[in-house]
Amino acid sequence: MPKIGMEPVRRKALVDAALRVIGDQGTLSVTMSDIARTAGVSPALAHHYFGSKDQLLIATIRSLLAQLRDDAVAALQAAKTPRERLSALIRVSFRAEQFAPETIAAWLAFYSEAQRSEDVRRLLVIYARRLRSNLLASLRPLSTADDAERIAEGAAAMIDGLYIRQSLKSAPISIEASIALTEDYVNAHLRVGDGESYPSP
Amino acid sequence: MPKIGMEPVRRKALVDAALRVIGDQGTLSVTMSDIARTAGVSPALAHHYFGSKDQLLIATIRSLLAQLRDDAVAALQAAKTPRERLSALIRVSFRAEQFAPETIAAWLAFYSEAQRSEDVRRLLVIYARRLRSNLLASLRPLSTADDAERIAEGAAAMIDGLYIRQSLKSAPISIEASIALTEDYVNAHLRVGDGESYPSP
DNA sequence: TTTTATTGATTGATGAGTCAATCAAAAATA
DNA sequence: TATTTTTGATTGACTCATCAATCAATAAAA
Repeated sequence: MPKIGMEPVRRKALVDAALRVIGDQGTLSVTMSDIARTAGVSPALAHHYFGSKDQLLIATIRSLLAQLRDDAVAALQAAKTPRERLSALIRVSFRAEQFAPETIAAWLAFYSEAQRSEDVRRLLVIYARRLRSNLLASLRPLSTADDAERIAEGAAAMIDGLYIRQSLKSAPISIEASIALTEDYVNAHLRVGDGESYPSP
Repeated sequence: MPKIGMEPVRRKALVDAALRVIGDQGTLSVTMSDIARTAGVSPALAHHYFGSKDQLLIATIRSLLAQLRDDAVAALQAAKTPRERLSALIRVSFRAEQFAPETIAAWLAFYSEAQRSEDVRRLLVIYARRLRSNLLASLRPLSTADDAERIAEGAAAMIDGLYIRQSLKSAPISIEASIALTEDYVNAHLRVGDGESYPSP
């Protein structure tokens, strides 16, 4: 069995497994055994490569964040105008995989963990800041600086809120409806803030 | 010591203690010992009255929900017009105590638990439904049925989103700013939806 | 042979839940 | 009223299960 150069392979497998198990169980209180079993290795090996459960968890969040960032970068590059970039950001936030119940459950678990772990908190703050600054950059050419701040804040809140509401799975909103709600929000506020006048229909 | 009629007193003390400990530690993974100590009794007594940790947790969420409902009822009674009731609902959601870090941490923990426990999920769904239907009732006299649904959905999401964003404690938004953002949202949409025409300033 | 990969077995800590025993108020009885 | 019985309140001590972390041993490359 022991082939050389297994470390990166195993690390990735364990991180992916961790995300899956956390998503399935909806908590960070999963056992190293669960994760290792899902990754197809022994619990001891997980400790060997990550040192501790905490480290593995941190690596898992990092990986989720990195993926999100890459998605955003790709989406932003494809968009040309500020307004298009704005829509791209909204769409990325509601990507199908992000909307999967397991992904939402995992995010929720991370948010909860952030109340205890400074490391986790710091990582999530990075996500929040990035979303905010991305939105802001797209909004600034479209409105006053003040309005841009407000709209970015509101849009970010709405995105996170639609997200968390999915987690209860009662009257789940579709991806399209979520996008539409957020788009409506920015549209309405860009219109209102636009030179203090309301365009006629 | 043993006076008669201690049961309701102890139950309340334990539920209150549970909420405090959960809020402080930001997780439901608190020990019965922690809770019991905070309530000033032995862990065995907590089991005696609640049977299991789960039961105590359920009772705790129930208590939080009941308090929230009472607040909403009181606020709604004080408001006369639909528009006033709408603002009252928004204000209640951002009440100072609801905005306290420990309360937010507790809510987050409950949401996370809802991924695992059907009982907890059911309770949180009740909260979500209530907020939605309260918003809807206030919105219906103010717009078309379709718009009312949309705005209620959006406002609820924004409220929850502003809430969860507080939990990261980076760039915390003030209560007033949160209320203002939500009010702006409903204002903008009530305006736009109002007979398909945009009023001039 | 040295290094890397891998695991089974073990340990130590923690925490939920149980239980038998104690204590004191209240109710019943003398 | 005084004494006994009953019952609710309460806990210390214990059990049992779980889990993170460790380690010594094995196997296969290099």
